[in-house]
Amino acid sequence: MGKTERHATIADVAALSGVSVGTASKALNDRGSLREETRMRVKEAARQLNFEINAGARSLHSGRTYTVGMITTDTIGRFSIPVLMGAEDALGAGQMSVFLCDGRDDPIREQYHVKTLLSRRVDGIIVTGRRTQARAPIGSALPVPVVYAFISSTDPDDCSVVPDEAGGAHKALDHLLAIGRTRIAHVTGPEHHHSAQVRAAAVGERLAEAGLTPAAPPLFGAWSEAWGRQAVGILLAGGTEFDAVFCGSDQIARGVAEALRAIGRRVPGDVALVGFDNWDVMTEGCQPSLTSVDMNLEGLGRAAAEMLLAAINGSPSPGRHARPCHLVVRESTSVPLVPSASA
Amino acid sequence: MGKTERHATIADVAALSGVSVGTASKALNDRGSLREETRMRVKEAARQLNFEINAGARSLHSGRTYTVGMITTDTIGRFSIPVLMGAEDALGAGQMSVFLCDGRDDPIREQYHVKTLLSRRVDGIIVTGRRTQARAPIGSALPVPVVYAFISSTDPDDCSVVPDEAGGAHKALDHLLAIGRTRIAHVTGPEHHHSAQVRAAAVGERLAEAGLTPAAPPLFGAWSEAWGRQAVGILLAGGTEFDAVFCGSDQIARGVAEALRAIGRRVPGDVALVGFDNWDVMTEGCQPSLTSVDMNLEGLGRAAAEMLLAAINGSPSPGRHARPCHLVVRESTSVPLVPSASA
DNA sequence: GAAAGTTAGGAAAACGATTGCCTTCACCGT
DNA sequence: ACGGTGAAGGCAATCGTTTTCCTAACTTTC
Repeated sequence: MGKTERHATIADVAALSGVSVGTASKALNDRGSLREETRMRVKEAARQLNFEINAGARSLHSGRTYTVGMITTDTIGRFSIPVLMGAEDALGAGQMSVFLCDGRDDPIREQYHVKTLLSRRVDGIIVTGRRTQARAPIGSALPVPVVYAFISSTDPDDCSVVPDEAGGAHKALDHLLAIGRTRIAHVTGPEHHHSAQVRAAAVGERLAEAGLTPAAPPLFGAWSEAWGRQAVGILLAGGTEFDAVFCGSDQIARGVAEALRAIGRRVPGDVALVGFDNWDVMTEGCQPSLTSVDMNLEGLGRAAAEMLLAAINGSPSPGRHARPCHLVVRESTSVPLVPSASA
Repeated sequence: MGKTERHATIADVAALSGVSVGTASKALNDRGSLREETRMRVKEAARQLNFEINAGARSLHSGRTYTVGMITTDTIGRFSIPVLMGAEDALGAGQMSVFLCDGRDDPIREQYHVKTLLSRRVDGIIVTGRRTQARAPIGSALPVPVVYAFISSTDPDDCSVVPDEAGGAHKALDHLLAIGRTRIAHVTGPEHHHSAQVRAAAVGERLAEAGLTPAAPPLFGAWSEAWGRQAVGILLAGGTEFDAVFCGSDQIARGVAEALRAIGRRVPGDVALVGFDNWDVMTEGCQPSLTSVDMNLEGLGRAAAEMLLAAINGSPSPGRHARPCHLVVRESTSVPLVPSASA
């Protein structure tokens, strides 16, 4: 692996090229007035010595570190990854590096991370997490801007970028209505879970607006395939008639799909199915492939990062910013309507 | 969000507590000889000013940044996350912060990241990636230690920490043999994929050692459920008799499980099934739940981080370090053997 | 050929913290 | 009264870079 050669300093470069440190600095940064020949000589020396500028020393002078912290409130998971990647992408374009901190749902650990980040003089902080529920701010009057992504802050003056989950649910419903479904059930996650609440409420709203009543009251359970399978049993046991199920997650939807297949109801022929999250593993693994609501988490992360950059440059965008979801239509809703029964 | 109060410096603290900067530094670091009263006064002033030490300035003096870089060669994914988390965990315990860099399979981008990290004077670098195949080193004679995790370096002198995939496959086979299966098929990923090759070779080995021949030659395909489903069709079409399938991934295994169920073969009664990766979403979603090989990626990440820390402290561990996989037994292999047919 | 203007590059003061050395002072024993 | 001893804390160099002056040497120009 090497572990050779110590880091060259600008003084080494200056010495090798026979100029003063100040001049070397100017040469490398294309600043000041120097002969072209000198500039090249210095640059060549730098190249030769493998000179990499000491960013820490530079920051000392400029006050900027071109570094941001990213804190996940809970563990890094399926939802934080795309957010994180989107942010990393947008920040990388702005030459910024990212400190990744995993909060592990532990407030002490989180505060420790905040302190560390401040100590490292990050230019800003992005906070993200597994669920969209608002959370207490990570600190008050912090010396750097903070943007909450996916998750949001309870302080309305904080900048939060969140998916418009209700809007996403509306789109799912509109789609189901458009393909002629009228007996629509909703199977989702735990009742206390913010996303489950929001989406269920949105479903109720849209159905009411369409002059319909739900096929059944929303079924709250777990975010799992097992619950999806179980929920079908509950619907059947209750004698509910339904020609569509909108699920709070793709995993639930997949469970529903399997249970329906097991009892011989065809998807989408008899029952149209829509999931939420647009998680490829589920939408593709599901038979038939699953129509789903996409929260565009990567775009959300990118947007959050861009807002952070703007805030760092003096133009904060306080408040809660909801970003639209979109529907990705696949086989599970591909049939407009089937009269009765056909192969 | 605040964006208030500029950062206090040690000079502010010194001024507020009426001592010199040097003394303030000693007080805060419990160094030098100071009256207890003075020490407390300084610490109180620091608290009052929300003083957070400027880590960059400190590093300037100490030469250590307590920072490491983590580069994913490809995109951050299902395999890099646990590695990353394990590493973050181990490094956090050593007070180190992690720079996350996403290589996106782009060598240029990767080299840019290496440069940036060196410029930020990281104490070390961890390289990881989606696949276990060896890759070219990220640089030669770098001034800091590098550890490859999951992925490995083609340079045998580099330190690489990898899962013992062959060993994992052996464990899967041993388990299947132990529950009395003798007609074992292997369905796995693309033939050119390193993991697929290694695991398939290991299967062949173990079967030979047991004096058995494979139920069929290894079936190479994609890392998907669809391929798993399709593979069952191929086995049947070929007239292959088999009482167990060992799959190269949990996704493939799940596809196999579904296809078997569709044609009425019971798992594990008629066919025992073992996956690879121990990915909860698949092992739990699968019916029945799936026995799988766990590469313990988080532990691997932790181990890599510990080796990096050791290397930073002057005790490198060059070479390739294979870490054992272990088998997690679930329902898909829970029945020792079923004579013929029963509910 | 001298005054003025340009140019190239050097010297040194930051930036924020650490640390080795030095000074000051109090206290001690003789 | 005086030197010795320790403790407390100040001073200044240092880390690597940037940037603001400043100086010396050329060019112009009349």
